[in-house]
Amino acid sequence: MSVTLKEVAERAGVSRSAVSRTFTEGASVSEKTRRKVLKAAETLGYHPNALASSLTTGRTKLIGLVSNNFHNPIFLEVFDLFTKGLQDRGLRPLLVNLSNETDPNNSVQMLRQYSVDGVIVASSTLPASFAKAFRDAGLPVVHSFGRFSSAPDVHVVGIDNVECGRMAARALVAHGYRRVGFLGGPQAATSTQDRLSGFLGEMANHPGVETSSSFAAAYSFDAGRDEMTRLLSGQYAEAYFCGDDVLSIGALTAARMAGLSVPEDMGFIGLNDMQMARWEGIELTTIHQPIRQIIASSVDLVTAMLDDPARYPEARLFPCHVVERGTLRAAAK
Amino acid sequence: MSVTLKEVAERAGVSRSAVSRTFTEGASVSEKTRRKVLKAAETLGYHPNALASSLTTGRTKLIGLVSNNFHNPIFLEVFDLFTKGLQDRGLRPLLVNLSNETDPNNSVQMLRQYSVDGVIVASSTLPASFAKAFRDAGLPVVHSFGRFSSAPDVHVVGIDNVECGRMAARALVAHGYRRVGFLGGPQAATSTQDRLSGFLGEMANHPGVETSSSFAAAYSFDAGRDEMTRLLSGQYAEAYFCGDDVLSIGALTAARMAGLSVPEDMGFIGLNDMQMARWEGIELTTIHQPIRQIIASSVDLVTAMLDDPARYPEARLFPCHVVERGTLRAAAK
DNA sequence: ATCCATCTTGCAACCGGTTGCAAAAGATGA
DNA sequence: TCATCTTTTGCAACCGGTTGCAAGATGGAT
Repeated sequence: MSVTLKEVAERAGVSRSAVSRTFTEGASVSEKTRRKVLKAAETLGYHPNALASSLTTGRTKLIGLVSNNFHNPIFLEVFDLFTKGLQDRGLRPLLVNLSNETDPNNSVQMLRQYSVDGVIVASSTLPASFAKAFRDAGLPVVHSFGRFSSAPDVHVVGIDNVECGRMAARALVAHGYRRVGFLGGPQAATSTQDRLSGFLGEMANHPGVETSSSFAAAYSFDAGRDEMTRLLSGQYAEAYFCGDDVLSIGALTAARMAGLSVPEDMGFIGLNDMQMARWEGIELTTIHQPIRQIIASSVDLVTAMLDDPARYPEARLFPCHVVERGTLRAAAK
Repeated sequence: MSVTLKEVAERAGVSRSAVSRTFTEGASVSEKTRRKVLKAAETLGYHPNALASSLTTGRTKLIGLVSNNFHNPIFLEVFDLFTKGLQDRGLRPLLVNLSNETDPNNSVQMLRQYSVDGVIVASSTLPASFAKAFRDAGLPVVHSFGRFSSAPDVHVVGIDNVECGRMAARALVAHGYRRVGFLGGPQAATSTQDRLSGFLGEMANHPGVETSSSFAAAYSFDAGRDEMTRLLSGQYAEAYFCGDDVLSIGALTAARMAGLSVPEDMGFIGLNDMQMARWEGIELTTIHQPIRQIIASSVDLVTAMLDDPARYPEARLFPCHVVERGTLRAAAK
């Protein structure tokens, strides 16, 4: 099987402690023994067993990466960035797929059984109670893309969804639309609720503009298409702020299929600015969410919590901005 | 911190062994003590430490999930299915992002340090040597979406890419195209090479049909668009078999941007049949790759290897089929 | 050469479990 | 009731490391 500490010690003619120490940052070993040990380790092909050492050090360098969103293409970018960011710091992502799970308990237990050093909850749709369940189990948690709160239970890194709602409203008004709609993601998602409230709040300043709202069943193409199809069978607006980019693309496609041209007959503004939004043939006007920064910051934060698990929870928000592409008509002068 | 075996034992008034045994499948404990133990565990909130037990049992239930493809949306579906499949069997995916890595050694060492029970390499672009490096380190490996070989070094689960090449060629010919092209993914990818060889092999049976080939830099929208744009500036074919679906969508978009209409002026057939291929506005004709079956089978195989690590390597291939949508013109009569 | 401060080293206990073994307890039958 | 067989139990060693502590080695100053 695998080479152990003991074998290296015997081979190098030193105690097991000496071997352990040469592989421990900052431990006291003379240059002479260190060299002997390294040589023995080299010839035997020894590598320390991370799990065995975690038993005494209490550190596994394992980070639970928990998500429930495996259908929105932007999450591939998210996983890419998270895994790279964690790996770069010597941390290992233990992936937990929470799709269909309504109860955090199983995952909490599982992550505790594996003694993860921390947990990153990456989701804009999971309620705050999920992240809280991890924290209550004594696990350091960062909720990425979570709901902003001025008194958060856990660390939250993300955007100000309310402000995004306002921003979208302002953009639609500025482009001269007089009948605008909110086409949100799942109504239960905190991100949906916040964006809606910001959107309506801002629209209240524009009493001349007619405002409506509706919700798609998920942050997905199909849900966007279906909801837009439903809207098209009744009264509909001139422009929509959609829950996110895939949803927008679904809605926009439904509009085109119905013979409307975008942006002349109907305008769209999304949220996320995923890769696909840039694709020719789509060129979605959208609100850019700085996911690189959010993720880098989340990884920073979880790293910081390793040293200070009781760190006082904070909310880190990153500013968003509108990226004009081709799905809103030229701005009204 | 966490409740330990010892505390439960004391509380229940039994030995540590007794506690360990009640939490071990099939161990010998009387109903009476088991009940005492469970009660004590319950009140203390005890859950066994998976890593500590792995030390003696040699089983961690950790599976390395290794991939280098975090840019192709189909891999989100792949990760979703893998994580669910593994979780359903009580296994935990330790995600390894191999993007930009040319050397398997780091990952091999890391996965050994964490004593993973097995490794799934999920990639159609990594060379066989990667999977082999894991095997040589003594780790049970399954290479999913890997290259078929009649004498594989490691277990391979996937499709017959050569046959897919033939299938695409037959489809293009059957639709009456007389000048056809292969627009592959990265030339170094084994999947590209095999598909090309099948494609050319089949085209050899149709000497009247002009055949060309070229390669995009990656399995991505941008690469497909760029390569098609390049092709359009010179001689180009009437229809293309593209490396995969995203690549197809990129190429198809470039063609449309250049004023060609699809499928009248130019036809496309992709490979994968990802969700997006179904989207209205895309409706890509493509070769369906049964990823659910491939993944389920991969998980089965890795599970089987836990009990029999030396299991003789096999290749499992799943049949593909053409899904006709809207990017090839009506078949020639 | 002596004394003291500083490094280095090995011992042994420990992290949180598992498991072979022998003794204890229980069951069975005569 | 006793002998015998089976099941249950606890002891103690072990998995592969880490670490506090005291003893040994080293080096510098006097």
